[in-house]
Amino acid sequence: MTAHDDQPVPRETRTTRERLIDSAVRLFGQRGIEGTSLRALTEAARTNIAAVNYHFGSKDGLLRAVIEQTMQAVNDERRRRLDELESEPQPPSAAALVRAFVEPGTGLVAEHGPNGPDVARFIGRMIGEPDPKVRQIFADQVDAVEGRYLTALGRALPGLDEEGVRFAYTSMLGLLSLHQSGAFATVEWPQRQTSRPEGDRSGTADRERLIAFITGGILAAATAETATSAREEARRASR
Amino acid sequence: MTAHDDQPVPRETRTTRERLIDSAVRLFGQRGIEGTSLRALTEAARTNIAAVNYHFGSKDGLLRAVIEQTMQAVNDERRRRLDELESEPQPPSAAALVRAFVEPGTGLVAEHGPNGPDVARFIGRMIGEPDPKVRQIFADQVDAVEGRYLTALGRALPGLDEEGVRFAYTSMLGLLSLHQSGAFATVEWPQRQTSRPEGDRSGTADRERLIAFITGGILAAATAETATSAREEARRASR
DNA sequence: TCCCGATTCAAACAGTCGTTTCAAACGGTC
DNA sequence: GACCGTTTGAAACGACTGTTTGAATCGGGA
Repeated sequence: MTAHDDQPVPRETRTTRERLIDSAVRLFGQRGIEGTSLRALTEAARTNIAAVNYHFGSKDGLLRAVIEQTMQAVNDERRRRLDELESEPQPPSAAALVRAFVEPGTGLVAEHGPNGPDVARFIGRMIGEPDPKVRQIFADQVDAVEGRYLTALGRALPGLDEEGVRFAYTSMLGLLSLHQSGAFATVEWPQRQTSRPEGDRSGTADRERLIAFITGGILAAATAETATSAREEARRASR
Repeated sequence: MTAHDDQPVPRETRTTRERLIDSAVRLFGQRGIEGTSLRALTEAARTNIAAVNYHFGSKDGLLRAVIEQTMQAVNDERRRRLDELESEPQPPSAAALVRAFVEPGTGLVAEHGPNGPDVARFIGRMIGEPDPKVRQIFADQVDAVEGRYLTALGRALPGLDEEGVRFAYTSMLGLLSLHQSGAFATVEWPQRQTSRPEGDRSGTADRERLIAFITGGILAAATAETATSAREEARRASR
């Protein structure tokens, strides 16, 4: 259209490699990994099938790159939050730990701009992935921070054995994943309107509701646990 | 071993159709639907590929039969529990509703005997399924009871708008699914020892912990919600 | 202009998928 | 024993999958 200047419309600012990762995040999140063919993916990225093998070696290589890129920011932020909490005199509460875990996840939507929801859904989707190979790639990225959260949670919830702590952490991770993947939207599931018309309604209210739910659940499970074990102990002592 | 009578060893008591459904439950739950080929499935059922098309028409037909068979018992039991709760004078509490929803799910393990864990994991897996076709089949089976639970939950949690109720229900369903699918078992995910050596430890303690978590989460989210809206209302009124 | 590495492209490869086909085997009934 | 509909079996079909190949294209230095 415009005839003389050099960049009237973005022209093609992102490289092929970046476009591939973008399309992979979106399509993997929408249709799953197995459900996304390289042909559909490369077509969406306006390039050729061979570009995947040239830039990433294989479909798995592309997946690994996507996971690493999307998870690094979350992991870094979670580590930073943990450092911050642990630098204070008293050990962090369960509520503070939940917040420090959830907010970096939900923050993805804000960070990644227009396709933030796609990124969030992609990560949410990874967690339920059946394929052990994918699980391994994903676990490699998460394990480091996971250990720190488990010990911190165990310290914040005394009277809860290791399995109980793991249950709490697992539920937190699962609920965050559920929230991010946008699952259960009853009917109009695969594609949803990305634009949220009303202010920060999604960014704040939904997140706070999620944090409140997780925190309340963890505390309730912890007190129920200790109550049960106390009752059993009393029963043992009474005979 | 025994030589004279008519049924010493099961001989081959289950029909081909039943063996196909059994294998489908197990393999779909372990590797996902897309990840399970008809060849692997029919081999596990000690029959031929064509048997699937003969008995069920297609792989989707088999899936539909599996979902219907496994979900019917859960749905019936949930309906019965709801009838029971709604027959009482006062409306049921959120805690009672959670219990009436979760226990039929976890009860699957006990009902289906040896491969109970497989059935539970299969149902848990269905919920996170990306493929819209599968989601539709699954939704057809669940929608009926879902509506009743939503209205009952809304009545038990006044001051929570429809979206809040849906969030509570969704979280409950997701946590139950998470619990049943056995996901997040850190490392040894795809196959786990099915035998639980110590008494009813799994059957009771795990279930109670899950119910406590969900109930606590729902109540916490509800109170936080009303607190937030009350605060906003106060802010609106103050200027 | 020539050349070179980097990148893109169309085409073909081997393998697996779900489905179909048709003949063989089975189990009662006349 | 002959017949029947029902069920099983081996083999092939077409349509996909991820991967590989080799030639075409591009953008800068010599």
